[in-house]
Amino acid sequence: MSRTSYLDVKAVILGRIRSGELAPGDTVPGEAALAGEFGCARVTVNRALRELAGAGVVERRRRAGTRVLDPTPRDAAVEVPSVRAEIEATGAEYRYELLARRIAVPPRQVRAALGLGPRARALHLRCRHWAGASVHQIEERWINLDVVPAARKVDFAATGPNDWLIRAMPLSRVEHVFSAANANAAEAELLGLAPGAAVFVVERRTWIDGRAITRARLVHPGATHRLVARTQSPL
Amino acid sequence: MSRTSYLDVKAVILGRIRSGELAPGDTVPGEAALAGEFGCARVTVNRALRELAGAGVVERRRRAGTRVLDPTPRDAAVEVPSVRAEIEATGAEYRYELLARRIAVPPRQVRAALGLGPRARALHLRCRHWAGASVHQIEERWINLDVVPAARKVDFAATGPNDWLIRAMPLSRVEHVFSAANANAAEAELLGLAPGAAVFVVERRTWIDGRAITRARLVHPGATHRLVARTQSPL
DNA sequence: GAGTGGTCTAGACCACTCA
DNA sequence: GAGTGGTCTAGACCACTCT
Repeated sequence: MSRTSYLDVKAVILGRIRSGELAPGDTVPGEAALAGEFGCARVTVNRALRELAGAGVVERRRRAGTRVLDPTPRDAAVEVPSVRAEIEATGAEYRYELLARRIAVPPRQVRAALGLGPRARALHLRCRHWAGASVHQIEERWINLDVVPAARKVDFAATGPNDWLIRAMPLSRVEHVFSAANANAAEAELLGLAPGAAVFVVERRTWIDGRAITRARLVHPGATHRLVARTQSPL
Repeated sequence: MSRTSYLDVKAVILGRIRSGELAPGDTVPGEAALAGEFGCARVTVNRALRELAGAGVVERRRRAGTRVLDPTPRDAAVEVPSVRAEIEATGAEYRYELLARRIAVPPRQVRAALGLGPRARALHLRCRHWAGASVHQIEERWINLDVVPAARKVDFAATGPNDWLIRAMPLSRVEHVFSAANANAAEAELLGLAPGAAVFVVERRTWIDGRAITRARLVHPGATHRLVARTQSPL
């Protein structure tokens, strides 16, 4: 019998969170209990939980124990808050609007981003997010139905795909690509801007276990949108 | 006598790197040696060095030991490569151009960003970075001379402020704010774009020990510039 | 083969925080 | 006061990699 590694402990706890056995807000068993369960030293459990805390998956406090955190904003090096939270923090009212929903063969570029074959179909959504009376973001999203078959049955009329995916596929990996562009006619129309106005574009891809979940193109009015990235290296 | 903490070890090693006693490329003494020097257990040294490696300050390999890394791209959550490296990676020729250098009282916003009083003076630089025949970036920079007095004597004719600061003040903390805008007349002129073209704007602030070193506003042509941010949380 | 980091164990004490 | 995480020690074995 081989010894238990902190990586094993980490993987098991992460698995319990992914599966829902441990839900956000739940308290993870104490280090001593887990050490007993895994038959390893307490330090080993400590390291596993410490790294999960560093990754933002759980929160640890002395007397209170270890709790599972909401899987909301912790998954990016850059702070990309949930659209709703970001807007409501400014005091404006958040409103979500679904403009289109269909299942279709994505354009070549999107197929490549999602790792799909030439004739594979995916779920396409076009949404608009409002902050009060002005448009905060338009969203062009493709969801890989091979990885998230459950999305096929969701209508996304009331809940945006991002909020839904965060719950359905927690703890995924994210890549963001930022750029600036002049709004084309369609974008300007949807955003309520003059054609040619500067827009801030975010392209977001999400993976779980190496499989691409979704690809979103998020377009913001350039005049108002800013994105902050802070170094948090523990020096 | 109190016990030595891994934080003490970390701070001392970091201090030796900051002071230049350990230069990039140097090998840090082995764990056993440091444990002897600090009079602590080897695991304590191990944790200190492991965290420094996680922060990108050093690199560790089994047989080879622990080496101090170049302080170049490791200080941001977002990969913000050095301008030179980014351009040369594409095969284009990098050229740096200093447009203006003066010591003056910065505008109010910059004073606030640098934590300067109403009449404090700072070093102002305006630079342009070329990728082959096209402009890659224009740079509007203020340097806090209270924190970096050595900059007063540097002419920045050949070396850009970013390259110089990386060597002069290694291991600093960074904040980036990204946004999109339409180029104004002056920016369009310097960038070789039509007025109103979309530009990608990065505002970068850097600190060391809680004191603001510098503030730069970097403006890129929106059509070509993209910025990638990947999550690297060790799940 | 030898040297360096990587990790585990068992036991201990401390620090924080809640009741 | 009691329970939980935070950390240190001392010793051990393993894994990788360079010579």
